[in-house]
Amino acid sequence: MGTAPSVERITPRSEDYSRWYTDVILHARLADYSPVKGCMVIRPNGYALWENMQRILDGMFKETGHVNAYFPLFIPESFMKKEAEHVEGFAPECAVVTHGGGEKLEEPLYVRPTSETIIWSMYKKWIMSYRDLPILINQWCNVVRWEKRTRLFLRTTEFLWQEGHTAHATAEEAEAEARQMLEIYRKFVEDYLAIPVITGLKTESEKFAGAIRTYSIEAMMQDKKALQAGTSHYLGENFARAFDVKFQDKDGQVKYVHATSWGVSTRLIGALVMTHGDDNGLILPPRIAPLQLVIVPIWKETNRDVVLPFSVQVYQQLKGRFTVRLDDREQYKPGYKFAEWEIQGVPLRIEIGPRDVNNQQVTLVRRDTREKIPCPVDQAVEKVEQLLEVVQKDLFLRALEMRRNNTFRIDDYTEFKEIMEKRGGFVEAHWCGSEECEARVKEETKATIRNIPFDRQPEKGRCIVCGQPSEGRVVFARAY
RNA sequence: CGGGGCGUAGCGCAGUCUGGUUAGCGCGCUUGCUUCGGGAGCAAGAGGUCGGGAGUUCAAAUCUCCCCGCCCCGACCA
Repeated sequence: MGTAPSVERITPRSEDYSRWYTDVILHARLADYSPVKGCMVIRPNGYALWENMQRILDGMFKETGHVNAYFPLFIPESFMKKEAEHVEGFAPECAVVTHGGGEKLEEPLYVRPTSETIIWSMYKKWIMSYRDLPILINQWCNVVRWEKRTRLFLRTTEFLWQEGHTAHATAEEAEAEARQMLEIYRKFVEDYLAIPVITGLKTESEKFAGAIRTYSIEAMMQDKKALQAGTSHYLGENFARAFDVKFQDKDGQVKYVHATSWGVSTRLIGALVMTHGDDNGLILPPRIAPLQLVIVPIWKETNRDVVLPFSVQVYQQLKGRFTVRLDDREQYKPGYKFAEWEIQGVPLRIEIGPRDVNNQQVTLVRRDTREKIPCPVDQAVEKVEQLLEVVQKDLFLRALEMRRNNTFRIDDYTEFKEIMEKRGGFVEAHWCGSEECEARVKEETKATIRNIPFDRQPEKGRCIVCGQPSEGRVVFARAY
């Protein structure tokens, strides 16, 4: 009974979901706890996932005209204080540097929790005329938010993300930008991460500190809790006014610039784990998996000379078309290797033993269903390609079905509370639009309004709390 | 910031209540041989400031005090 560190027992989801989550991340070697409280080390397996996300998203940003830049980690305290709501929202969770070079600083420097302020201080220098607009800048960086309670990937003191900051001549254009970026996030998360999301508008109390409107994509995890997977904000003139960023328009008028910002973070890795993983470990969608398939040869001393060359030949066929590895390590038996690759979520495995060689075939094994599929060796490339697509699609459909089975349309508050208490999930209910009702629901059920879906049907109803008229349903859930 | 738990070999733990030989077990690691279609077997090895400090005692992993760290659960948040 071998139990290498990577293949120890994972706590089953039914026993302790939160423990399971941590176990999967540790055993799949995505991350490890660091010597610094609340921080984590992203290990090569986790970082490779992030690199894939970066590559794909970055391509999508570039296609829509965005360019990358880099702004400083440190932000003068006075900048942070310029936008009233922004200060209030972020001040409590900021790390502040008071000393440098052995001396007390004249002005403390905030470690960025987000970069609106320092970026807009620069935009002031760069924007004079409507001809300077729009500015479409993105940066990939780390940010620090001093959270009271941290969880690997979901909420750590320091995390990696991308933040887009754009400047526009008109409100309409900025609004369109914010919506466009949210749509890019939706497409990326659904098409690549195979995680279905609900796109919509955040309520006043849930929006970003300093925004006019915040949009989000919301996903359901396997424990039926919601996870905000990405956000996009229309910031209006708030930061332009705070930093005095004006331009002269075509009509000769001097106007304030309209802003947006938008971001996704390494939290997406947590979403991936909690959407697709099972009791055997991680399950990665093929389109984001750093390693799409692994070949495990199965030999005895007597037939090693037959199995291994055959495996190498299969490997040669596949490499270049897929990310593939031949696991010819001597010190582990096949069963051990199967378990290890499963924990790490590799979508497809190819087993090649003496029987396969005799039949000129390979045995394909899906990670998600663990189904074994024999395939003639000369059709391996096509079959692998096809299976990877099927797995990608099936993961999305399974997650979608999970969400459908746990989404309820409720019109009675007692029933609402019972669902939140007893089984969890998303509840679509009418809401009058008042912060009081929203706060009461949160107080009594711990559920918040995740967002007001873009695609909701107009429907006359009554607020589930106060009975006042409502024009449509919003999505309630307990959230991470 | 409140509540709970933990800190003994790389990892997981026992030993602590009731102080007493060279501080144990499982896994992993090293070497050798045999194995290999779902987490291999045998043999021989290496590996320890018992989280830190102070105290009590003939004697402390064990009792007392202080400190540090981490994890989990609640109020705030990508």
